[in-house]
Amino acid sequence: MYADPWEPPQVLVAVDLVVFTVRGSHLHVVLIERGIEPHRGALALPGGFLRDDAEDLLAAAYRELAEEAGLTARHVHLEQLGVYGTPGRDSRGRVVSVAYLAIAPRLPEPVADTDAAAAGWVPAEYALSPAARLAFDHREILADGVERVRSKLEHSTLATAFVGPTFTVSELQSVYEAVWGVRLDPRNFYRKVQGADGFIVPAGPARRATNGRPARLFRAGPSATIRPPLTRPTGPADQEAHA
Amino acid sequence: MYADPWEPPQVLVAVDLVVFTVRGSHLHVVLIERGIEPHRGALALPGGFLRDDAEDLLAAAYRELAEEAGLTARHVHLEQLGVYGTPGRDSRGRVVSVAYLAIAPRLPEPVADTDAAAAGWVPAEYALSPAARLAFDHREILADGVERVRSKLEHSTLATAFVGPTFTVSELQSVYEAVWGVRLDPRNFYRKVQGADGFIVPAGPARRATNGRPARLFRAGPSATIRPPLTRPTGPADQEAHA
DNA sequence: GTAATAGTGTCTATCAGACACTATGCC
DNA sequence: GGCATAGTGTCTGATAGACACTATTAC
Repeated sequence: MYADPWEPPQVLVAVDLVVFTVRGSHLHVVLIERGIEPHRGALALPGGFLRDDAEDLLAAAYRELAEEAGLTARHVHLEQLGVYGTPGRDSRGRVVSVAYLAIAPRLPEPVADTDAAAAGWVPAEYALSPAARLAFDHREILADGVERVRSKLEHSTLATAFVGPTFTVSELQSVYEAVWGVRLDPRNFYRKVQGADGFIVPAGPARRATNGRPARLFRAGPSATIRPPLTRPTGPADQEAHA
Repeated sequence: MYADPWEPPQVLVAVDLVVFTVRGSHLHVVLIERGIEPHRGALALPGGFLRDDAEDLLAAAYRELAEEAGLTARHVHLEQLGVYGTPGRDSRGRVVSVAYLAIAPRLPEPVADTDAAAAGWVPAEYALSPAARLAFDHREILADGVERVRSKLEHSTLATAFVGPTFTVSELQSVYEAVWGVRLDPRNFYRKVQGADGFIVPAGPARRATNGRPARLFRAGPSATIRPPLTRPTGPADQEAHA
């Protein structure tokens, strides 16, 4: 390995972000309208090239999160999603893009930046529809991100990244319902979540009465995984080959 | 995005492979002994730089699989594992490595190539131990690969990639036992696997009698996922933060 | 009081794990 | 027959989903 006499090719490395949140009862993703070519005017995931040779990939992701999506690192979950490096995916040359999955709590509104004509939360379902016309291969990246987050809700505690530092069980339930696109029984959800060891832990007494009885507050627990997993309601059995 | 006036930095892109198989009753990984600097003489994952600007990442992975691990694409499962791009991880400059996870059936013995002084199947447990002294950040990549394959055995049909085109239930069981490092009850495993829709389908009548009663042969079924999942025996609850 | 949401209890069909038992090969 | 592995049946405790019921707030 690494022994060939020729000089290996140099490529450009970009970082793209799939930033999710739950608004209302739907999963939303940050899209920007591209202000420059290529794909000027099309919708795209926020992202950009590595700033310099010394910048770490994760650091670049945090930087783009702030610059392009207007989100500070506070309380934003970031994890690597995958690499997209098909030749020809970017007309400017060989670009390998490292995609990151970001989960933001409900709160903030993203803001447009220098080269992004506009930035905003778009329903993921719409963003994946043909009507949205995403730039580059961003539709594929987004689809992978949606599948990742749906899957991780089953056996990890990722859902807590969608809510604030403290939250009620029904807030957590609305995350599952939005991401999975299903309705869940509140009573069974409550028991399930309570029974999963280390998923959520009590955080102070109840408050936040809106309509009915005030709900207890919880914080994310120490576990990263849920055992046994929370299974999403069974759709038709899938027939895909493994990728 | 993509709008800054400066020229973004060019980086080298490498592809590294975590190639697993099951031999005897243990998970093995292909390691080579590096024939050149840096890390000459150390053990490393097979891999190498992108050949040219037009080479697809997956194609490069298949090429390295053949060149460095001596495995042809026939029946080898390949999927992306992650990107490793920390500055300084390679002394030759900024190198971003795309790691691929490969699963090979039991059969072949890997062969050394040009720049690899030796290649061979090494027990994964030993390769992860401090005694093995892997080059670069390959220990971390390998650890991620092990965790990935352990996890995917639970809810995907990946285990069938470890065995030949046709296999017996007990062969499949030995894959689970080797990867998870546990013993499973053959009777319950049999029922579980049979009950998972689309996991395995009958392939011809029984044969292959070695000691006792000949076992039926099966092929991999159409499903990519197992519902309900095969849960690995519970160890102590994990306490990691999600990555 | 009514309305609305939070939280608990209970029932039932199903499932995971333990393990007895039968089946079918080799010697 | 003896031995070994393949495959089936059955029992039991736990669990998922359905849903009745109680608790606590706002009005």
